Amino acid sequence: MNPIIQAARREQIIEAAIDTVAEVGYPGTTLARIAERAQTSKSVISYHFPGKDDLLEQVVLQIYADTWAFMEPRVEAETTAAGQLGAYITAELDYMREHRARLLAVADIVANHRTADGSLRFTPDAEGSQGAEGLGLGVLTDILRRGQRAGEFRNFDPQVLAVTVNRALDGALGRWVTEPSLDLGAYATELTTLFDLATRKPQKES
Amino acid sequence: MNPIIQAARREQIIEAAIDTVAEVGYPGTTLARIAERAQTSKSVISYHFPGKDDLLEQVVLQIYADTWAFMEPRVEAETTAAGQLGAYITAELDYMREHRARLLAVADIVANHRTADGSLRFTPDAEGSQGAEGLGLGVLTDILRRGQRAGEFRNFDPQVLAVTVNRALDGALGRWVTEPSLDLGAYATELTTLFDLATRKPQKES
DNA sequence: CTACTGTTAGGCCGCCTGGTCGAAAAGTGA
DNA sequence: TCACTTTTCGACCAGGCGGCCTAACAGTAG
Repeated sequence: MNPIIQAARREQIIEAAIDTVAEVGYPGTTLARIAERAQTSKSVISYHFPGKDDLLEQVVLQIYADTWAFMEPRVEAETTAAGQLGAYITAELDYMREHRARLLAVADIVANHRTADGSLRFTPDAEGSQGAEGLGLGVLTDILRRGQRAGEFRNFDPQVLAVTVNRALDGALGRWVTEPSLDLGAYATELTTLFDLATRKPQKES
Repeated sequence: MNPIIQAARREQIIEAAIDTVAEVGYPGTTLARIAERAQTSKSVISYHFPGKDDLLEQVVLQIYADTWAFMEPRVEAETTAAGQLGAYITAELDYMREHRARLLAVADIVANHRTADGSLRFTPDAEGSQGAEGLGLGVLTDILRRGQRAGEFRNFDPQVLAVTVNRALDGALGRWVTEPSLDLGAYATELTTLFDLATRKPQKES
């Protein structure tokens, strides 16, 4: 009945689930471990969530929303498509620096979570990002398409490039995990110039 | 005693493991399912392999070796670093077209397989690719470094670019899975020009 | 045929999984 | 204080897991 306690508990459990996935990986994530980290019992999780699958889905949706809430103003602040692309890359890496476990968890869940019939529940490499707007491929593809229409960008396949940018950011996360001393700021400028060169229209007639 | 039967059985089991991982994912891969697909019993797997972990490790090592055996001559045939980079991308996508399950399985295992202490057993995003030479980041990094030394490439971080190329190829696989009609040949040329533009030295003094 | 070795099958084990249940606890309003 | 609802707890369940064991099988050499 008390919605405040409800929300707080759910938040606590979600946070525990994030840390668990980030630490032991998707296959090692069990209700018992999540409960232990949240300092409760499995039953509490079962009381607040219909099941493990739903919990992990909530984790993904919340992280998507949080991440995009952080990134959106920085992307929207840019006027050019090239600026938006750079802002997208830098913003995600900035968010990553402060929320390593979140992005680690979301990547792990998205890559592994499946429905009962065996197909992946989240397939972010397709056109429509279901559910959580932003942070799917949709936003990125839109930026790229807009840049092409505006004549800023050369003629590439926007979906290929969107997937590649997303994977590049995942790669940064992966390397950061195995090499914690990695300079994410430098990584951001590396990727920004990389994709700037890859998208920019070759200088010809004005 | 009979090494032919031994090798054949091992091969058969490894193949069944590949298909299983590719179909149901790493968390859904069990000895029972692998045995079922190989039309044997779990005991046979236990007889020929020390355990599930070792089996999956063999899967990764063999696929690494096979893939690189396919790619190496095509990469070595090129003389310029840019040519080698393009050949690397195209060759892996060509291999992918004929061996979808293999690359799917290796990606899944590498991303999820952990040692007893909880750390990832394969961490291909680091400098040294342990065990299997080729197909790690090492070869790619070498190509990029050589291109820089030869003056073909601009001054980027070779490791960042190597990780990005590898992830880009993973992204192609991911999209191909959700969209089987995807034209991998077109994807190859997209990625080749993308990374050509990203690595090429800007034209200035000769 | 016998004796032996390498291989297979299926039942079995302890363990852990996600999830449920009834009862106890904590909170709430009169 | 009381009655009532919401929340927590630990025990418990059926099922699946990786792995093991024993007995039977197939070859082969003598």
